[in-house]
Amino acid sequence: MSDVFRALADPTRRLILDELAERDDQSLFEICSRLVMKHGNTSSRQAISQHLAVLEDADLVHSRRAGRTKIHRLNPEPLRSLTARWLTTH
Amino acid sequence: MSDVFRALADPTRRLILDELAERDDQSLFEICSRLVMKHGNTSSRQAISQHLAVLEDADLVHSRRAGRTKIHRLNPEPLRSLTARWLTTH
DNA sequence: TTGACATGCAAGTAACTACTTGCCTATTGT
DNA sequence: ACAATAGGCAAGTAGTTACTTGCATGTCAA
Repeated sequence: MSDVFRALADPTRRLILDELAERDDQSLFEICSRLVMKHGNTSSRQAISQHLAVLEDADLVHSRRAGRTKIHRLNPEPLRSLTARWLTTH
Repeated sequence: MSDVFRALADPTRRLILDELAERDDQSLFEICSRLVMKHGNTSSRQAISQHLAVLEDADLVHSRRAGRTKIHRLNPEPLRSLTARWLTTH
C-alpha cells in the first residue's frame, strides 16, 4: 500500500501512467518518446526505466518481454478503493 | 497533487488519517496518545507534529487553535477522484 | 557474423525525508 | 507570580530517492 502511494507521488510516474492509460502495450522507447513529445519531459531512458520498475513493484504496471523489447501495460486494480477508508460517511 | 500522494505514502500519516476519520477535532496530544494505545505506534510528539504539518500542506487536515491546544480535523476533499484519471473505462 | 538496436545492471551523487534533540513561546490553573 | 501544560522552531543525522554515467547483455536484420 505504501508502495502504491509512493509510486504515485512522482509526477513523471503519473505521466507514465497517463500514457499507458491512453495506449496499452508500449515499450520503454515508446514511452520515452511520447513523454518528450507530448509533455516535454526530458527524463533519460534509464530514469524512465527505473520509474517503470517502481511502478511494477507497486503492481501498477505489468510487463512482458517480446523479443528485444519490453511491453508495458497499466494495471489499475491497486487504485480501486485506495482512499475509501477515509471517505466513509459517518 | 504530488503533496497528497506523498503525504499518503507514509504509514504513520495514514494512521493519523484513520484516527481523524474515526474521531474529529483531536489535539496533537490526543492523536499521540491514541496512536500509542491503539496501534502501538511509538512516534514522538515532534514526529507526529511534523507529520501533521505534511498532512496540512496537502490540505488533508485542517486545524484551528483553541487556547493552548491545536485541534485537527480530517479534510477528505483532496481524496475525491484522486485516481479517476487512470480508472476510465475506454 | 557483424553491427545496430532495445534494454539491463551497478556504482556514484545530490537532494530529500523522517526522526531526534534541545530549547523556546504561549496558555492555563493555583 | 509560578509551575505545569500544549505546542513550536531549528539544527543535525541516518536512511532513502531520483538521476546520471559507464558498461554489459540479448535480439534482430542484412
